[in-house]
Amino acid sequence: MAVTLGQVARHAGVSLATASRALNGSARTVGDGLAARVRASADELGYLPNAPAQALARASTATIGVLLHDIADPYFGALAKGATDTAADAGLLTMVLNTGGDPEVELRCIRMLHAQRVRAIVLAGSGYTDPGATAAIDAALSLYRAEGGAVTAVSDHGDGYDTVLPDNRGGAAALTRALLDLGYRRPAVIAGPERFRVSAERLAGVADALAEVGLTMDQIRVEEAEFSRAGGRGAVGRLLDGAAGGRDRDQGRPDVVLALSDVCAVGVLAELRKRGIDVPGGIAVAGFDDIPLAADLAPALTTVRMPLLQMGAEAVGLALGRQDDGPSGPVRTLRLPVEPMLRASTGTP
Amino acid sequence: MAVTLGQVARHAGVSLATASRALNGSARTVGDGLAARVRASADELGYLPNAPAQALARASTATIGVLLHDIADPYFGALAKGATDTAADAGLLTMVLNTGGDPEVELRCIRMLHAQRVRAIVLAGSGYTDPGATAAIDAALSLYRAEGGAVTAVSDHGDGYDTVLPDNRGGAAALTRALLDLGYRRPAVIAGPERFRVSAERLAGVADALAEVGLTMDQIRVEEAEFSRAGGRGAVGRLLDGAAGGRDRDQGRPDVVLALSDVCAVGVLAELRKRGIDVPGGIAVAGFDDIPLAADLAPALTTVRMPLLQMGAEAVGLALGRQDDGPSGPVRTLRLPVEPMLRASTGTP
DNA sequence: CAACCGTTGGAAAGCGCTTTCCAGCACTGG
DNA sequence: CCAGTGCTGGAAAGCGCTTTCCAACGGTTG
Repeated sequence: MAVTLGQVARHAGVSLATASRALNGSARTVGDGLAARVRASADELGYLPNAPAQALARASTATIGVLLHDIADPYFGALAKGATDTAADAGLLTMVLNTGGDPEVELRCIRMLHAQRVRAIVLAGSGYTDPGATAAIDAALSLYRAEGGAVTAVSDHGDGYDTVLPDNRGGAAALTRALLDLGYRRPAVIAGPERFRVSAERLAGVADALAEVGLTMDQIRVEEAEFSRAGGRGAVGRLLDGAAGGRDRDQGRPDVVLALSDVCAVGVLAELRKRGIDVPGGIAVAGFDDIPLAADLAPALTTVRMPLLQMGAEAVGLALGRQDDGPSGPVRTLRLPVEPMLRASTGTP
Repeated sequence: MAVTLGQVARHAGVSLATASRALNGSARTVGDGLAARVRASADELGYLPNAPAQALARASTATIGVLLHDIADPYFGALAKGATDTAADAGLLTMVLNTGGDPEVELRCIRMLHAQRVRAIVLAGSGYTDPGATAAIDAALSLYRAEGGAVTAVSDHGDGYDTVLPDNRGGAAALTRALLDLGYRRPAVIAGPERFRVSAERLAGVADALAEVGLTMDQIRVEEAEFSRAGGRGAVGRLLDGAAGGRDRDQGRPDVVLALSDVCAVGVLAELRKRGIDVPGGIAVAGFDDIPLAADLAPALTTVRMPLLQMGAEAVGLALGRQDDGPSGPVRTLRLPVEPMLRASTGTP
């Protein structure tokens, strides 16, 4: 059915080899006249190379894979945008796979991408605390790398991987410091799920800043929540209900809720609105990530700006660099600064 | 480097054919004993099938392609989520390509996906008013379909394509009607770019509803804006500046701005906030799409709910159905109802 | 018991391309 | 004038699979 290179070659009256060299790029060059004739034939017949066949013959595809929790999540959406655009600029196609943050699914996805012989795999939001999950994934990845695949991680996935590393800990510390400077003294934290490393990193940053004013994590409430709107709603609910039970209502109630991801913070805002608690008057709220709509929420969300597009782009960049360097080059870590953004949800400074 | 089927076959002491049949699914069955031996060898050696080679031999891949404007846009993000998850459930991988809404880019993307021999192409936000652009794209698509590819569109892309068709026109009419019912009488519209068909559909819906109360489109201001926050900001700026120039400030100023996409509405809200105009007190605002965060904006955005996840999922479903039906089956159009969501940005009803 | 089945395993022919290797050619320089 | 040199084009050998064929075999049937 499809037009093959062979048909183009016959139509142009040249050999298969010549047609291949003329059309699909090769070290060898083809005489001008012949090349033009081949191209003309290809156009006339509407030839489109068969990418799987090329991949087989070349032992290399023009695709990369991106693993993330959920493409509809604005955090990962921005990351994916940066990655896909950079890949497209390099002439590569991108397969996007949702893992739902489940290491088992991630493992299966890695195997699929390996089977596809993608050139590179970008891991976003990988990095689990469970050693078993990590081990299985690392094993699959090292098989993949042994065959020439490049792997890069966005945020820490472990040593040995080229990594784009936003300063989660430093950012959390800076944000916390800023909140303390604003006068908040009874912070509560909504942390990400313990199974993700990034949760601990951000929590550590909060602890760093608290320590500077003589506070410890024991003295504040920490609730865990999934990285989702619903997770944030539930967590702040537990926070408030727990607080109300304990002692005097205003005493136990935090004066600022620090949600360590913006999507959670969105849920926090929604729940507080539903309960009729003013933000920031009653309780202030801060998030983390600076997803695109953070500044447009009600009220505008104080958060930590992550350079999401850049992170996605650099992750692909690192992978492409690895292709050139070969697998034995030094592991690269690209540290990216982050910046607290103070907005209305924590009151005007 | 990589473990091949041949190695597995040798290790298990069977032929290539048997190994293939045992491992990678086939009409033919293999004796239980042999099959087990082959699977054991495959596990032991860590065999992963070479997908490009399979694709070549089978003349069919396990991938689909999704074309959209911008994966970071929440509208397309949700669509993509529905599509990728449905594809994954069917054992398919998804390539996501950003076209930026540019027909030229879209054309190149279609060719790339065709070259990849993806099973299906989902077009989201395609559908241009420029006949030239449409013709080129249709030509590329019909070549693709001639070789067995399935194409489905989300929103109208033209006849002859399986289509998931949300009721853009009806939704716009229903929303407009609702605004009129709330008492708004000087609506202004921020329409999408004329080059997209969907813009005209939604505009037509607005006209439908206006006609019911004896208004025509001539009597209201319509500004065009890109589907983006910046587009919305600019458009509402032009709207207000133009209005102020003409006549009495409150006379010329609209009482409600109907942005025909939520991302534009976000920009509208931002610009009005910056100008110190209260929403909905000074001017009410409505959007379209009901992107995930629409209800969390400041103020919560009145809009038209589109079943985005479902749309993405159904689009893939239609494509898979087409695979089974063959190219000559009847063209399917799946009409999906939409629903106005009245929220704070247009005042409490 | 011979002719005939339905099964199951293997040999081998591709799938559409890339890339080695070789042949032919027109030039150089000694 | 001929061996040597650089190019260019073509023949053919794969790349790792799937899938026809074909052969062998145990089991029916008349």
